[in-house]
Amino acid sequence: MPRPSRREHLIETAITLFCEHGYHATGIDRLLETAGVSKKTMYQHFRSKEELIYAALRQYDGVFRNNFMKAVEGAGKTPKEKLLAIFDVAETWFNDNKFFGCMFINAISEYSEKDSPIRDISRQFKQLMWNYVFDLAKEANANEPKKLANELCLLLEGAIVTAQVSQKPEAAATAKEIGKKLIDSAVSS
Amino acid sequence: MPRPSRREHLIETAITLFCEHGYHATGIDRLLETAGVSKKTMYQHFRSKEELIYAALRQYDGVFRNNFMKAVEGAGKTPKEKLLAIFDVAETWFNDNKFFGCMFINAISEYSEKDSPIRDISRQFKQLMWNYVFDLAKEANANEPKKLANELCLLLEGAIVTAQVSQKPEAAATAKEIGKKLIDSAVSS
DNA sequence: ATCTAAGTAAACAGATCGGTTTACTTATGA
DNA sequence: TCATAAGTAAACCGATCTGTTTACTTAGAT
Repeated sequence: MPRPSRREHLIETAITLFCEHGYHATGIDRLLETAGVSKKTMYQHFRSKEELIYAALRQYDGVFRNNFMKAVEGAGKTPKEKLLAIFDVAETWFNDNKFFGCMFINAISEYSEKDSPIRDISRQFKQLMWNYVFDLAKEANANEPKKLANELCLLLEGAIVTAQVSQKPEAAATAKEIGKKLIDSAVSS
Repeated sequence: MPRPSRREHLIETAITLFCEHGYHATGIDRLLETAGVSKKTMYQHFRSKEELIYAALRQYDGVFRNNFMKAVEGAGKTPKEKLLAIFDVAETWFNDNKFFGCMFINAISEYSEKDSPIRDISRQFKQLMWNYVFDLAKEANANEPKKLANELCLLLEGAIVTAQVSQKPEAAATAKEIGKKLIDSAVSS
């Protein structure tokens, strides 16, 4: 693995700190000290803190979805199994000791302005996740793939927040059980 | 209605601003200007900003749950109907133009330290909401009231976050439909 | 070898942060 | 009526915020 560029390294550090401590609470100085990068270097890679936030969210968007999809594909053979595997993948995510909820939900809770680019990126992420679930639902020949995707995504959000707030990773299993019923009744296997 | 005390007024203002803009992003100066209260007065009612946050969360905890329960009681006669009404009440909440998600979820996303009092208050709120749903589930003679409460609370969280992030208040209806199936199969009516 | 691009450390700037203090004003109850 | 409690406005404090600048150091390619 080649040594990451300053840019990549800053983004990685930003993701870590924004996830754990939030966006406003993470100061540039602290971030730079953690990354071991000088201020000047950062500001010639990013125009502002906001731009670094955008970059971090976009990077995390790509990496997270990629990892998530790979894990789901590896955990189930049929589309139906993959739909269910979503919740198993979620559970291992929740059990990571660096789990602090969904970075995008957290972002929106700090930036509520309706036209904020941060909001847009976060909504986009959720939309792309929904698209993935929708595709799986179609592959599984679900009666109403849109409806099933809505339902499973809502269950996933519920599990994420429950795991985050109430420190109960087993929320994933609760969601999975409900999901199984919905999948079974939507997919005549 | 008597004129509210400075303390109450500050807490009300704090709730409004913390909900919309978050905790770190809401500065004391801005809050005081909005409330029309001097700094000295605030600091002889609250030792610090953190204490004001605690007070705001505790106040909101009481008011929100009270309003929520009243709305649910008014929207359904039987315990079973009340369980379903949870999602109708949620939907009207989501459609409020001052809806910015759940204040406690948002709080935890900014204060992730495991022993933070802010975290404790937020978890407590979720626990009390769970207790209420659990009581309704018992009244409805559900097979496994604990399980049903877990499920319905998870659905509610999912609806809240979906409404917040994706700006879809209709997430409440999605959750309600799933909830109805779970209630029906748990309650032999 | 040397020029250049990219890095560092650190001082600096102006704004804002949470919080304290001072001096003055208002209300209220004995 | 007058003491007291509670309020305001505003100056002030040190720390921290985002962002800029200066002066110096490296690393690489020609």
